[in-house]
Amino acid sequence: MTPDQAFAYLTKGCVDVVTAEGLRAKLALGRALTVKVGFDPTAPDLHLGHTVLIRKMKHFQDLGHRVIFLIGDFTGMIGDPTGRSKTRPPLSLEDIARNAETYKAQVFKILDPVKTEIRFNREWLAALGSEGFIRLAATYNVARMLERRDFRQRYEAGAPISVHEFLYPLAQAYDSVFLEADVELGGTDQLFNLNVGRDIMPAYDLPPQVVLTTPLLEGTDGVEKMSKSLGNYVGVTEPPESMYAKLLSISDELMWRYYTLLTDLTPEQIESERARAQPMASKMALARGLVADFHGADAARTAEEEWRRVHQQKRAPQDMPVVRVPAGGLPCKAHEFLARHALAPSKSEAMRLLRARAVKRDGAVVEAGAELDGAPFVLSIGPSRFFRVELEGKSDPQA
RNA sequence: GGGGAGGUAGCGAAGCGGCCAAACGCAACAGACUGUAAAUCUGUCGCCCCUCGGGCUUCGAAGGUUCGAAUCCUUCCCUCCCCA
Repeated sequence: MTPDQAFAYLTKGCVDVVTAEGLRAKLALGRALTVKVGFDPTAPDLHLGHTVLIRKMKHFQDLGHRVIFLIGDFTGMIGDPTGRSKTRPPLSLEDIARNAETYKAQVFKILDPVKTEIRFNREWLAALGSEGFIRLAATYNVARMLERRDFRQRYEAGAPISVHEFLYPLAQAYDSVFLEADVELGGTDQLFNLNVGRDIMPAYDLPPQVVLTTPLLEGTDGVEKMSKSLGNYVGVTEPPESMYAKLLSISDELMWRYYTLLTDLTPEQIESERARAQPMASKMALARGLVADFHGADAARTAEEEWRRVHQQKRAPQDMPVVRVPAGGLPCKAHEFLARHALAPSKSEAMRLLRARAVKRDGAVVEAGAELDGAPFVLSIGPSRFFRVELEGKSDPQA
């Protein structure tokens, strides 16, 4: 890879690069760069949006750089003043250790565990002492702190800002000093904190780190940011089939965004994929690749077969939730059946589904008002919800 | 402390005595279409009986006026804005 290609690869998808010249110069040093990325010690439940940053770490690993996965167990006590959560309950050491393990399980699907250094900033921040902390605080000034939007807004609004809140960016900055970071990565919301690190490093006779920020990923709806609460997310621990299906249901436009932020392909490779003008094939390749990242190639293949089976051939999936009907539960009016087994939230809703001809039994539309009988059979609701209905006590001889 | 505005279905927002289970938009769900989608079109979108249709409970809370209230009155709770 030429220096230009390396630069393009590493900055692919990034929002801020502070500064581009700085990064080029660091890359030109020809040595492995120390790349630091900080994480809260809170319990991670990662979705693809979080993996944008993690994948960026991998890109540095790919090019032979030294990547430090930093768990902010000390800074976690301070609590980043992002405004939202007012008081964060302090985590115990056991909590933090457990959370770190959970991180590993999820993050090492992408990162190379051998190449990844995991550090805890309590190691050096606890050792810093009051004197060290005061020296650290002396490297910055209030005016610059107030450049942070959150602080300025509160200051101007007369809302309180605790002095300890200023210590968070400083402590984070000191991490970079201690680790002699060449590069720090973070989400766009971290830009200020990352730059504080850059700013104070010269006071410790270190060259300023380069700051890169990764964007927030749009969710599967293509509009809102990916988030659990909006339901537009793809979780990294999600089963292969649903992961694949969700990814295939994104819009063609969004697919290229995902290509940029969720794959290791270079910008040129993505461009040539796009130039093929085979959006369906490209989307399947994307989904297959992502499923493979988290579940392995075999699972990805199986998920794809399954998807073809259900969505292209319109057949029932291999595995589907089983609805067990107690003795005497059949025959039963269809709408009542759906509501009783929680396949629809209410009988009214079930009735609507039936009227819309969305409910099928073994592939044949169930008419509104019809009765269901003669289990076992496969019941489907809409294009993607399938259930195997069985009578209690009689188990399926096949499965 | 003084003055003003407002709380309507998942969200936004109309309605301001009967034609209101409540316009409209978004989201959601379903159907059609398609290369899966997206886009588009159509339908649905409180609960219950369910075929039409019918019944029941909703419009911050509790009372009241009225043949009839989301709409009027009283009290209470909450939110926002301005002045001090």
